[in-house]
Amino acid sequence: MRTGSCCTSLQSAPLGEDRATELAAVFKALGDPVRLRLLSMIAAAEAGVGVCVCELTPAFDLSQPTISHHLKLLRQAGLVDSERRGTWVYYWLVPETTDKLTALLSRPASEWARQHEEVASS
Amino acid sequence: MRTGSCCTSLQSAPLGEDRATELAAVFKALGDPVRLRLLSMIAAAEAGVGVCVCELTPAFDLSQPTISHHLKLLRQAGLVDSERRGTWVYYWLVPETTDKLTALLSRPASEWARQHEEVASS
DNA sequence: TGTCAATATAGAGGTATGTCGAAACAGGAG
DNA sequence: CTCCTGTTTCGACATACCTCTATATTGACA
Repeated sequence: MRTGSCCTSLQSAPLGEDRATELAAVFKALGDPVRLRLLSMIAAAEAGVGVCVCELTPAFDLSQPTISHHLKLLRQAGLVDSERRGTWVYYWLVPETTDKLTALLSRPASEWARQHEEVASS
Repeated sequence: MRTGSCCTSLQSAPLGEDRATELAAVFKALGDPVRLRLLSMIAAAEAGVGVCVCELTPAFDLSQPTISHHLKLLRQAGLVDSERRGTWVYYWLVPETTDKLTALLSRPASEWARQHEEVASS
């Protein structure tokens, strides 16, 4: 059984400096409760439709510029993208980015099974 | 086809404040290139064996206390655990924690397929 | 017991981050 | 054209974070 795709999965590689920096930037964007909630609200929308900022802002006890700032960080991290439609701005998920993280964090099935053996026998 | 486990997946929930805070803390721990590399080195070891700190420290151009500090943060985030064996301290991965993140970031297969349709048709 | 090697903790300094209010920008409506 | 609403940008402040040096702790060994 293969261990996964070409260039990912945590334990298959020592994870070079450059790639680590790149991935850490994305994780850093997720490392804030407000941004995580924003992302979940955006991800919960129909794919490709997008969520209006005017729906996101009132869900928090934060000023509107603060929400805008967090959305900007999510966009810079490549986790979401946005577009202006008339008066409002809509945000939607970029699943390719979350997929990269999933690929990194997921263990190959063989490793996963082995780990469960180890845990069970301890 | 089921959509996954009981309480996770980004788009299925608005992701309550408490859970967001909890998960954000783990992502924050991953939001540093040094810690990501440390985690990958630890994860690359045989499951249950653990990696000696004495192997991790020389891989970086950082002082020994700095590496120790990062390892502490990884441990506090629940990503790794450690144990002293004689003179040395060994760290190993806690796969349950990375699994939680994977579950959060992974979309249910049905959503995933729908997203690919959307992308393909745009 | 005393010494040495491996890690961890404490404290400090510089930088980044989260938040705000004020102001700028963009579109729609009168 | 002018006003109004939704959104972003700017400047500032408090706090958190990364890194260091110095020191403490832990265990092995003579």
